[in-house]
Amino acid sequence: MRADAQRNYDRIVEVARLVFREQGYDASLDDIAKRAGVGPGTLYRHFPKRENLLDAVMQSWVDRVNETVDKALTHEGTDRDVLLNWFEQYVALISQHKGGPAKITSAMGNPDSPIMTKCQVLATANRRVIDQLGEHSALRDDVDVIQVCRLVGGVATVADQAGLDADAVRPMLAVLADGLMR
Amino acid sequence: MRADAQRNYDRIVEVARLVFREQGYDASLDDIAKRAGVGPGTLYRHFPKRENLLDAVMQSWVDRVNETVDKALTHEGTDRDVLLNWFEQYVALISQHKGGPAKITSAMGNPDSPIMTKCQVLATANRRVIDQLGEHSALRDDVDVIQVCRLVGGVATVADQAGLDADAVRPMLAVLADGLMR
DNA sequence: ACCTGAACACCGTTCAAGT
DNA sequence: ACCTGAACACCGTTCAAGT
Repeated sequence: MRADAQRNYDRIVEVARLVFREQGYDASLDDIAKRAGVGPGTLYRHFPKRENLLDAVMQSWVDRVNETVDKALTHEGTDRDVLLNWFEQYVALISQHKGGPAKITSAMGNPDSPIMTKCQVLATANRRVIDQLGEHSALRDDVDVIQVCRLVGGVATVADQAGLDADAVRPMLAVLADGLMR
Repeated sequence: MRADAQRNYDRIVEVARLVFREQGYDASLDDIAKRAGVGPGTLYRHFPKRENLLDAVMQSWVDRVNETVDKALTHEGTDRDVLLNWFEQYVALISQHKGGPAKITSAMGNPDSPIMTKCQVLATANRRVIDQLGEHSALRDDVDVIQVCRLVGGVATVADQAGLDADAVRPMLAVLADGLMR
C-alpha cells in the first residue's frame, strides 16, 4: 500500500472509532470522511461496505476481549458466579457504541459477514469460559456456543436500544446463567 | 374528522400494514404515501412520527394477541410447557415485520413511547400466563413482567435480524423458561 | 379544515478528471 | 495507484398555495 493510502486508511479508522463512539454505528460516513480530511470516494475505496469499516475499527478491540476473558477465568466464586460475571463483561465488550450489539450479534454464525473474524473471537472467548465449567454445572446440550452468544447478545441489544443500565441488565443475565446450566 | 380525512387515514394505515410486511418497518414513507394516493404532507399530518404510524398499524393486532394468550392459557402440559409454548407465540406476535421486534421491545417500559398502549397489551398478556404458574414453578422475584418481555423480545430481535427460523429459536426460549422459574 | 406537491436538507454511492 | 469532489438518487420533512 502506498504511503499516502496507508495514512488515509489509518486516519479514517481513527476518526471512525471516535465518531462511532460519539454518535453510534449509524453515524454519517460523509461526516467521517470530512473529519478525516479525505473525499467520500477514498472512504469507499478502502471500505466498500459500512461493515468493513466497523471491522477495521474493531481490530484493536480484539486484544481487550482476550485480556478480559483471561481475567474472567480467574474470577473467584461458584461456576454460576464466574459465568454471570463473564456475561456482564461480554455485554460491556460488545456495547462500545450504540447499534453495536445488534450488528455484532446478528452477524454471529454468519460466515459471509465482514466482521466474521471478530465474531469468532467472541465465540472462542465464550467457549473458554464454558469449557471451564465443572461437570455438574456444564452447559446443557441443546445449545451451542453461538446460541449463548445470541442469548447474551440479545440482552445487550435490548439494553442498548432501550438505554438500560447495568443494574437492569444483571438480573436478565442471571436468568440466562441459571437457564444455561443443566 | 372530515370524511375525506378519515378516508385518507384509513388508506394510509392499510397500505402501511402491507408495505411494512413486505419491506420491513424501515420502509420508505414516501412510498407508502404514493401507494395510498396521498401527498407526503398528508401522511405527516396524521402521523408526525413513524412510530405513530406503527401504532395505528398495530391497532387491529391487539385482538389477535388476546386471542392467542387465551388459547395459550389452556395449553396442555407442565408449567414449563405452557410457558415455552407461550414464548413461541409471543415471538411470532411481535415478528410480523422485519424491525418490529427491536422497535417493540425497546419501547417496553417506556411511558413516553407512541406504542406504549401496545406494549401494555403484551405485558398484560405475559402477566396472565405467569400468574397462572403453580406455586412451585412461580416466577423468580428478581425479575418482573417487563424483564420477561425484554428477555423474550431480545431473542425475537436477534432471530429477526439474523434471519433465524423457529427451530433455532426454540432452544433459546427453553433456556429462558428454565431460567425464569425458581 | 384538509390536501398537494414543490422545495430543502441530508446522506449514500459513483465516477470522470486530476495527481 | 490513488485521490478529489461534483453529480446523482433517494428519503425525510416542511410549508406556501390551493380547495
